[in-house]
Amino acid sequence: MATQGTPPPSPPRRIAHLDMDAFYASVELLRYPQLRDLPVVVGGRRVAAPEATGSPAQWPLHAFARLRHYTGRGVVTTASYAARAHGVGSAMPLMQAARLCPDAILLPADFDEYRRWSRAFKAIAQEVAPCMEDRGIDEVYLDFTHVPGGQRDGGRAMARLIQRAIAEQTGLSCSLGVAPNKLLAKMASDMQKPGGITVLQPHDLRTHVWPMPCRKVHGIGPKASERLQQHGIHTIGELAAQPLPWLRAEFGASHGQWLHDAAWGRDDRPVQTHSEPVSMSRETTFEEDLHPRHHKAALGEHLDRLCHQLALDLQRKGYVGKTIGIKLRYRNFEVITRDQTLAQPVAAAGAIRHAATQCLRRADLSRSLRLLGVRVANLQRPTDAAQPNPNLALF
DNA sequence: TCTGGGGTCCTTTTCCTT
DNA sequence: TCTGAAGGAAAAGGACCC
Repeated sequence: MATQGTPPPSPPRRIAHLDMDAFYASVELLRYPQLRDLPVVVGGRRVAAPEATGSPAQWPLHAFARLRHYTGRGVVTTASYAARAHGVGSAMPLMQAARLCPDAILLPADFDEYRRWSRAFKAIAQEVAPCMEDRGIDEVYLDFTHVPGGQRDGGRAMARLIQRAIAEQTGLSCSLGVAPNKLLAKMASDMQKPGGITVLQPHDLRTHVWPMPCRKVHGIGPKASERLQQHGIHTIGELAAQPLPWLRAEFGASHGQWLHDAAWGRDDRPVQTHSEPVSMSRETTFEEDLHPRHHKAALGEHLDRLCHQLALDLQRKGYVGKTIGIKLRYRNFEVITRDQTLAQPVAAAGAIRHAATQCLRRADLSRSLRLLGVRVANLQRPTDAAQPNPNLALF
């Protein structure tokens, strides 16, 4: 029956952001229960293997490598909360972390294992709230809006349900934020870590969001934060107080508008349940810097290996790509990229290497390199692609 | 003091064509 | 043949995220 009145009001959006707590380190603590409550740092490349045999869970503490013995390059991937108490944090150089907490246990990252646990916690969350957006290995957005019970207590009841299910079925801890949109949900999930649930309502903006530093906004990084501070803008509230025309003039129309919207908690992006990859890449930092002229063979081997890995990645995931690129990081950390778009998409290691070599010819090869990377972009499904070029298929 | 690897997205610059 | 404008695509760089 047609009604003459207004349609029934749609329920308020309840968007949740779920963030696993110290994900990699927590997975390692489940594998090695004897490390519980000890400072554990995940990272580094060639960590000495534990000098023990038998079931890893039975290894004595002394069998694990200590951070103080680490000598290579690299940064901390994740630190357990016990390690964070010593000031160790993600992205910190391992040598610096070693000074802060020399006795920390150092474990190599095992991404295959983390991906297994990642799939597990996502499946549990999705069973409760099917509308899920994958945001990387340790976080997701969920849309509770139309899930039965999703509106109860502002979304808190459903968040608690998911948090408890993940804890019971995996032993892992997570934090959730529920808000009217993704921007606020993301901020909310970070407010009470670890193990917290934070529900933000529109009227909480002034009291809970505006006092926070601008850097807490997802999308305001160190550079934007620094620029804002130069204008005396330190908190999200101070950002919200800036006139829109000034922001647009100062930061560009698009970015200025976005800063203004973000400060006012406005964000209407939907929870995206599907996405296609844009590019795939492989890169490696050398143990010691390599000079293109003096270490030609070694660089060639690195390039070969990267191209082969990339070809395997593409084939495993079922993609071909038209644009091939390289990335070089020089000793002074300067980064350059060169890329080339081919007539036909490719996925074979030989074809990637051929194009990458062409790109290398256009780069400055008179200086020592710290890192070499290879990238394939412009990805397509092979069925979408034009008929493969038989000449390229030979590689 | 030393700074990883895998991504996305945006802006600016360069190059090509008309 | 030269020149410049305009527009689009590709290339390059940079900020940001996990």
